[in-house]
Amino acid sequence: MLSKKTQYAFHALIHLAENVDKGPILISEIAQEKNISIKFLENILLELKNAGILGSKKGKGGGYYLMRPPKEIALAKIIRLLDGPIALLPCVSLNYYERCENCRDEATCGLNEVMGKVRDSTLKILENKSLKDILTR
Amino acid sequence: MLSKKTQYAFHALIHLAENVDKGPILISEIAQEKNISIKFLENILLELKNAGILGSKKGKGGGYYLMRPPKEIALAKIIRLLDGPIALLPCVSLNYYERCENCRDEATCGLNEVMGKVRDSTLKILENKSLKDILTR
DNA sequence: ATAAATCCTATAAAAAAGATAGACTAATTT
DNA sequence: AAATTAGTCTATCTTTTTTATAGGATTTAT
Repeated sequence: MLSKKTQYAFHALIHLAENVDKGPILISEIAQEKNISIKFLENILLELKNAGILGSKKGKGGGYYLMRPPKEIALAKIIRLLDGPIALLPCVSLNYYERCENCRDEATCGLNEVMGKVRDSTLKILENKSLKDILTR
Repeated sequence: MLSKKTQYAFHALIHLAENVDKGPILISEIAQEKNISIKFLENILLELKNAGILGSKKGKGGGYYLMRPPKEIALAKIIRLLDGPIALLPCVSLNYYERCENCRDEATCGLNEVMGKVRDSTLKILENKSLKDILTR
């Protein structure tokens, strides 16, 4: 399961995407609208900003905004940033690979093979679906 | 990511499946073979037993064994038993559903829709692949 | 009886997740 | 220039989950 952090990030990004025309959006507005602890959300938005996904403006009229059009922000990127690996096992992770310590040889391990397929089918969706694809219909 | 518990369970089940002809297998043998803490593994095997996946025999000549042929044990079942939900969000989980508290309406939530697709593609593999499919090639 | 093995429950230690606090910086308004 | 607004940064705290261990109870074979 995705952590609350990642779930909140998605909902916040959705709100930002649905209000791109309104300039910078307040943290407090997102928190209220999406029912998220404001202080926790603060940290999340900051992390998204430091990763280049969001921009911000201080002072009156300030807030957060998307740095790119929603269509260009892949869901996989958000998950990896806040939650880490998408794969079910370290030994099949593309971005956070770790050797398996319980099997003799990954090349002949059937678990490795199947979990690799799960990873592929998941990534096929998450790499190709963007923020634009998860907006309210 | 799958928890260590679930990862260990898979490796233990693989060992049991690869030695079905040898009668009951000792916890200690599995632990040594797969490099798993024996006491931790004990708990895991017990849980698999209580779920009806494994059988056991006490005393000399005892140990654990599979209750069904490897082909009939779906990977999804093991994961759900030890790790809980397979879905990435509670609101798209078939077995552990919980209402989303951050969106207005799941029926129009785009995140819900996409994550439902991820769940489907993952389950298509994990429900149809069995213990037999993850044995060493 | 004895030894071998699982059964069971409790607890502890470590790590991760979730949440909060408060002082600081920057931009805007008056 | 002062006051206000809003994000920045870092630290800490609490709770939950994960991982692991301990030890006595029970069952079975010899």
